[in-house]
Amino acid sequence: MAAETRERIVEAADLLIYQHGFEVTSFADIAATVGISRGNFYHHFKTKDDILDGVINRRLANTEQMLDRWEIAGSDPAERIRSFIHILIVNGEKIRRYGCPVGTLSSELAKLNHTAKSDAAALFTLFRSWLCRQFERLGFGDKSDELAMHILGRSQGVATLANAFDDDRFLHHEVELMCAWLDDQIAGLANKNNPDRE
Amino acid sequence: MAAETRERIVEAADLLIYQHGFEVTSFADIAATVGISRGNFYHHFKTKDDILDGVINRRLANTEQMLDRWEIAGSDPAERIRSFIHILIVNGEKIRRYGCPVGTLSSELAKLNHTAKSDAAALFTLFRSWLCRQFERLGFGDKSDELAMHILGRSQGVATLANAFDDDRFLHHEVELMCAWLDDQIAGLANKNNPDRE
DNA sequence: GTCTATACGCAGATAGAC
DNA sequence: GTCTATCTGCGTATAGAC
Repeated sequence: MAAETRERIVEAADLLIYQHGFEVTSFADIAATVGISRGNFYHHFKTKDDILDGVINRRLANTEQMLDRWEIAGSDPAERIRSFIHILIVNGEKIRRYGCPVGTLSSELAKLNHTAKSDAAALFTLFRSWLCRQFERLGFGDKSDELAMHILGRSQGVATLANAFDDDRFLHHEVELMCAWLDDQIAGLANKNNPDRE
Repeated sequence: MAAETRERIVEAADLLIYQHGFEVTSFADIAATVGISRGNFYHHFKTKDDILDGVINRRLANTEQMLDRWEIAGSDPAERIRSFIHILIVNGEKIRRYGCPVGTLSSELAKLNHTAKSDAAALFTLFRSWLCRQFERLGFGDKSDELAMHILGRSQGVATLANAFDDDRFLHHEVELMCAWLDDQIAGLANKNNPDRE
């Protein structure tokens, strides 16, 4: 039961922090969502920062699970990368409302000069390393990390603008562009390895 | 003198909001920076939201001035667009610390469900329209707005990741990619209008 | 483990002297 | 116009009963 309440707190905090930001989310907000008293909180977490820690760890675990699923579901690296690109559409509604959970948390913690900023960056690193691995398998070698960062950045920009303008068409169009970019990269690589045509 | 103090308040608030966020920045912080008492505040602004209004208007005016300068300094539209791309480098240090002032404010206000969110989006629109105009002059016609949004999004993504990873090399590399993308777009357009070579 | 009661500080905001 | 003093509410955090 103890662990269960703890889980419910972290889950509620995760959602509230995503929707409204870390600083703005208060114990009272979380308590009201979970349905417990504020006092009860401190039996599970010493400080607010502890809750943030719990939330980030939860996100890390969930992200790893998602990447594992993509790893299994995708028949080849290119398809797996397309899985990544398409979360922009899958989570489109939330993104248009609240932005990307990773990017917005990272930005807020940077401004707060919060010690957990590096933990939030670890969330990005999870995606980055996974993407890098996919590009390596496609044969991009040393360029793989650059390509991973490129597509990670593209998706961040799309999320920010889709949120600012609440623009679904833009989001879809940019997803198409990112997929086209991926195809171009792969075609360019094939040309390089087998240059019978200029 | 009255107007002068008001200006100093808005200027200080602008910087503090950029560095630490809107919600976190308190009257006490701003007052301490400007060197006035908290009480004096309310002679110039009725509420905290009024200060935010002042800050956004200040940013709008400053941005317009910057775009005008680029308009004059750039000899052709492509060079002007490159001026836009290069703010990522010019403001690189600040961006790595605090992110993009426009994107991070917009994201925060979205999460706060703040009425001024649309005003912050107007800052994006300023860049968007200006970029769109440059692409139109280059002859991109109906595609101009899409291209403007694309490059605006790219720069947002670069800012977010450069901030998250505090990575200057990534920032520079992506600026090069954006410039190369621009050249490709222009070359593609020329090819389309004059297809003597496939 | 969960609750109520409470401490303490700082937030935004107001009143009124100078 | 600028100040000090003060109000009120909410934030995190603690103490201790059940």
